[in-house]
Amino acid sequence: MTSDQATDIQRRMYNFIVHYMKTERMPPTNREIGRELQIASTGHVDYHLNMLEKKGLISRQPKKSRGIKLIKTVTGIPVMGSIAAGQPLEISRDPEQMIDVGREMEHDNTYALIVKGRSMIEDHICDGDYVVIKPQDTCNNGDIVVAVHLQEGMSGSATLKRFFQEKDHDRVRLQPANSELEPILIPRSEWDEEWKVQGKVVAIFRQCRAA
Amino acid sequence: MTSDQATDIQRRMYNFIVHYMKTERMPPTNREIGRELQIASTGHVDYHLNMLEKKGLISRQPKKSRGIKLIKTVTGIPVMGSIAAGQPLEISRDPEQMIDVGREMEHDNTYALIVKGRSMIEDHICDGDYVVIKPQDTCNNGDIVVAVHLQEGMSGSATLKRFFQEKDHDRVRLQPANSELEPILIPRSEWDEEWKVQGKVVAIFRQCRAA
DNA sequence: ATTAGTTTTGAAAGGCTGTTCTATTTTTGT
DNA sequence: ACAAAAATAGAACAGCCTTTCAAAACTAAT
Repeated sequence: MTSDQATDIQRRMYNFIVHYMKTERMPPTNREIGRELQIASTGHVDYHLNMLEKKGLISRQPKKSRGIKLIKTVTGIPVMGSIAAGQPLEISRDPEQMIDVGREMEHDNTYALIVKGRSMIEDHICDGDYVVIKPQDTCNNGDIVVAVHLQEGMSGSATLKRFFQEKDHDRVRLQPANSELEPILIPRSEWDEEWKVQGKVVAIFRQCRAA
Repeated sequence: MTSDQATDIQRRMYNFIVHYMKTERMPPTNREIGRELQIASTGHVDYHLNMLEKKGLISRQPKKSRGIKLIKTVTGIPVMGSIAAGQPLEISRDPEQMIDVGREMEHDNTYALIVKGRSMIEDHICDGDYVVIKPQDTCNNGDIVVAVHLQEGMSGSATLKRFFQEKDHDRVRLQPANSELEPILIPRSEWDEEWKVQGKVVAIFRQCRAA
């Protein structure tokens, strides 16, 4: 039995526990779980909690009120893959890795990407750094953004660049922070059709590996 | 009534709640609090919890088991001040700011400092970055460390540098990551007497200000 | 259709928990 | 020394909570 084989109700139960713990900062009681999932019997909740424990998703502390602990870390934001200038963005649906970046940033669908290469090195974003992305359609001039190139038949490739709207040239410039690399210039007409802003970098996190 | 005027037992009670929540990931029950602080009566615990609520340190959810919430954020690590190459390190005893950097780093007495200036710019550590410091006496060659210069009558000034032990010259070199700045060279004999390593940088965190 | 396994209900037992009340002791300020 | 305020103990209550049990409903496979 693995965690994959969780019933629909068990998955909903687990999700509720995660959500409850995030908002309430304590685990829910069996009754609260039952109320949420419209389960009539507390024994029934107990039954599925035992299933979740057997499947390795939670651990239980017998006799203790709210005696539920999550096995996996669910704080922080998901690391959705890696990104490099020009190369496609790999996104995993169910990211196994999570990273804590402070509660203020845990809004909405904020996520993290691992930077590959030195394309943003002059902005002091290094290979291996985590960039925290806040999803949004629009951005200001000079923001570091994840820009997606929409291509027929493909899910689109993404790149990390600084965004500049050049009114005098009637185009958008996606500028890498590396003088060896060229900016991408997109005529205003093609923007919005072939490109869009996926999100904006709000923080950078670097772990120093042990020497 | 402010949080400053907390009795000794109330302070211990609050500290226990904080500690319990960190380790157990849920608030303690009144009885668990009483057991820890050797309070015989649950009514007595209730009394002091009300005091703590009145003093603005916690909030209580009536009738709910473990119905305690902390008002201040206590996750993450404390920001103990700021540091710049050559300039003294300001350390506040009771840091008001906290920063989340992931639970793996919340060990021991790990803390954060705010970097001032561009002395480590070539290592891509910028003005305003947070550096996460893990306290330790020793370090390896090439580690970025907080080095403290012990001075008579002063609490000592600290600086952020790369550490190199130069065996052939029989000295220690504290190297800034800025070619405009000179390294500090300390004869082996003076090291350990006038200098010590306070801790080592294990992570860097940068918040991108909104444009 | 039958059977085995799983899911759901209802009820009840017994321990835990927050709360309240009264009385007693200790501390504090005058 | 005295009075007021704060701290502590003990007991008791009602509601909450987990756990258990027996029985019923449902599902899937044969």
